[in-house]
Amino acid sequence: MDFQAAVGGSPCVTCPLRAASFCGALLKRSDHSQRAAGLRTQVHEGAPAQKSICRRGEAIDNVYVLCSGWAFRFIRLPDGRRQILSFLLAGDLFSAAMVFKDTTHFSVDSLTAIRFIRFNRVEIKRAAIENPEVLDSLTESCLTENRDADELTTDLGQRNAEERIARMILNLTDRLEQREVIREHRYPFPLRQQHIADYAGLTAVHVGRIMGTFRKEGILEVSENVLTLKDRAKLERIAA
Amino acid sequence: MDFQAAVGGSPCVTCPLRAASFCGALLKRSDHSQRAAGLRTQVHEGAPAQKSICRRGEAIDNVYVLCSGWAFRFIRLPDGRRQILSFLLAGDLFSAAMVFKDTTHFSVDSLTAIRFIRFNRVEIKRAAIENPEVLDSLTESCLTENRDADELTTDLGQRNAEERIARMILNLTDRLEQREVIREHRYPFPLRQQHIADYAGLTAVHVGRIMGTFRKEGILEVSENVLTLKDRAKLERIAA
DNA sequence: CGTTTCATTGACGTCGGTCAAGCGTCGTGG
DNA sequence: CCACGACGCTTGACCGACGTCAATGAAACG
Repeated sequence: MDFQAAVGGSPCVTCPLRAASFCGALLKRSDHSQRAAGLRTQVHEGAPAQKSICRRGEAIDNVYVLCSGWAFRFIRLPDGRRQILSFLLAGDLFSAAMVFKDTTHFSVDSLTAIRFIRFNRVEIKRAAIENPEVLDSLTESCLTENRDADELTTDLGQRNAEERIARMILNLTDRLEQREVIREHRYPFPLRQQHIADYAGLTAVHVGRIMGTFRKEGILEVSENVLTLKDRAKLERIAA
Repeated sequence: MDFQAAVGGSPCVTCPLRAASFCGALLKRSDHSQRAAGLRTQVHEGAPAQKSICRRGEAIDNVYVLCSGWAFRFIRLPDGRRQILSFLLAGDLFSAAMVFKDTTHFSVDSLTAIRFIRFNRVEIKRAAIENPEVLDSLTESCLTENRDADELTTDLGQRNAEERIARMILNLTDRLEQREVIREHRYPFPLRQQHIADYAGLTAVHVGRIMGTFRKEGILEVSENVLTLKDRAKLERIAA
């Protein structure tokens, strides 16, 4: 296991931060302007797949931004049930809440092997106060999180299994398109059916059934951790 | 209909803003310090029950704070389904999103007759930048909204009908307790079963059944728009 | 090569939805 | 004063979407 050696403490060379997110304002800057903004203590790190990155209620004084790989935010209930709140892709700030509070109401696990940056919370906070551009992108993040959460709430409260899964896949597809990782309607898809189930409020078995019908109807296919979207129009019609 | 005359343009005399919310920092100030913060154009208004206060996607340059009565935030789907995202009580900022964007992703309807204040968005925004106390309470609101949305998501995704309704009622009870409007475990409860249903992702009929079992088990009772909480411990056990 | 993980499928069970009837409480108007 | 309809709550019969349990097989892995 020389994973730690491979992705351990070495700096992140190519952060694929093309997304117009929090990082747009913060990380596309040169090292010089980052330092000018008072962001001296970035720490670049890596983690293997299926690892807990941070846990609900634990005090941390870092703000996390994902550089590569997939992760997800979730809440676990005492009896083991798990609600996945969002999937995190390269360039995503884990949550704007991390900038303003030292504990979070959610946990984050890696899905694939990931690389991420930790900023010092206090420094980011100061940078936000001193630099309107940073504050803007931060409030933007926060508002987007709010809107996304309200939309997921609506999906879970009002839509059936087909609609929820269709919308989840379209959501991921759109976000990956912005990151330019889609080739020929195919993209890496590391989710197990259990992840989809925990996001959509279903069981893995039922997710399997729905994915089966999608496959039979020539809408999409998942194999070898790659999703092929064959008929986006039909999927959009289902998502309504 | 002299409603307009009764609650029309006259200023709000007793804003019951004891909640530690956005208003804590903003509205408990004296008129003088509000003016000092640049908040010249507050408009106090009223609306009868069941009225649309603002609509998804419409441009508005005001920030709304509820002074009295009940309202709710919701998203309506094209086919008429409605997801209620939150209930608004006296002292609540409709949403922090209103401060930073001129359109919202949700609509707001009054539930009872209400009174509310409109602030000028640009002025609030400026006040937030100039006054750290205001900015703090604003980010606090935003984070609370985020956490509440994630918790509702978890309720809808992972919990059954009984649990959802129990948690909704406990949530409302706690918030009304902070506002000191509860007397002898009784408080005004203007919700129809359809509202509860649209919040909890259920049908009104099924909500009626659950409320029936709660009544038969001596947990709570609703009549004449008043809720009587008879056995909070039992309700908490159901909410798990 | 055993072991584990995951997707698939079938049989069956249940939670919550649908449809519909009955009933009490309003508010309105004759 | 009563008649009327609108509205909301309750209840029952029935149905369907989704969950549960279990078996099978393919792929991943040490």
